[in-house]
Amino acid sequence: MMTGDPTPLTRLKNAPSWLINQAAAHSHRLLTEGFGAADLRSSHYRLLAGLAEHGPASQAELGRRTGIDRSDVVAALNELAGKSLIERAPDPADRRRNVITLTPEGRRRLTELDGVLARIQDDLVAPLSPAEREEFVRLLTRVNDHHAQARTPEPPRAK
Amino acid sequence: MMTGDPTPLTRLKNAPSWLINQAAAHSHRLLTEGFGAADLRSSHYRLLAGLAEHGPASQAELGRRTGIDRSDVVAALNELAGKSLIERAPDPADRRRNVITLTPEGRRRLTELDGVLARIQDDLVAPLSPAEREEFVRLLTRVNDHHAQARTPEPPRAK
DNA sequence: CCCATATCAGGCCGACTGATATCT
DNA sequence: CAGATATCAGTCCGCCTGATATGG
Repeated sequence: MMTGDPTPLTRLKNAPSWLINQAAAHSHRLLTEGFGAADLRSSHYRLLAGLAEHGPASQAELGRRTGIDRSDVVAALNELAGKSLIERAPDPADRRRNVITLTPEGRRRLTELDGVLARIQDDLVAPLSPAEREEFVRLLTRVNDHHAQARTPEPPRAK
Repeated sequence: MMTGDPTPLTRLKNAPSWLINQAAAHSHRLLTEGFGAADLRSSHYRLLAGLAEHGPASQAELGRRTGIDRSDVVAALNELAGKSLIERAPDPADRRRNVITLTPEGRRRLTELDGVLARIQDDLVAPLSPAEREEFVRLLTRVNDHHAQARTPEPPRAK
């Protein structure tokens, strides 16, 4: 049970790790509420967006595009298929694969969700001026790139 | 199973919610590794810090200080007690309570962990200049305060 | 009686791992 | 045979709820 809002711990109140985590919690709440109102979750949005942006794909490929774990992709796609937002069809060229395609309804739905997401972003950084929002994004990007790179020593050289 | 590092999704790559979440993931990894090397987790650190900064307390109070759920406080304190970093004693003045106290060993350990945390922060914002780090903290704080406040309409007026 | 406290049991979510079975 | 792929089963963590027992 939550207690309201925590922690005037002086050791933490200016620690980036703590602040980022708090921000992530707020962000997560906004995403859950926002997409929840559309009876979906943000991972569904990412999958739909991945399909829209790079075309039909296998489930594995889709997981890579969206950073969603292969195990979780299965379940999320089941849900999306249940809502007729995507279609799964065996790949005639490679029968191991399911090729996932966005349905027209899925594409329509994605457009709605783009709006939902935009509103969430606005809400999230509401207290920042436009210039500050840019700076915020810039700083976050730099931090993330640093660690992403640190975690990917040698990309396996071509495909 | 992770796939490396994801998502050149153009819809997301500049979305604060996404960037914050990525940053939180990196942060979480650093915290887990850092405190893991000391055979603890960051919640243990928060509990120890809460005790050091505001003195002995009941478990409920400690949960409030640190933003850790009351259910999880119990388990974490069990672990800390197992390592003799804290002591639980029934409060003679109020027998519902356990008063939690930092042991000398706990206090010593906390000092070590302060160092661990400092190194983690440094690592986390490594790519930012000192001025940028300040700005980063400032922006995060502003965002967090905004949402924390939005979530706490009326503090219950005195105690 | 009402409230706070401590605890237990457990749900839910997101991130993840390992083991298969199937196909190229 | 060595892959990649799709799926299932299941772990772990953090965050949370509800119920209960006890005491103020």
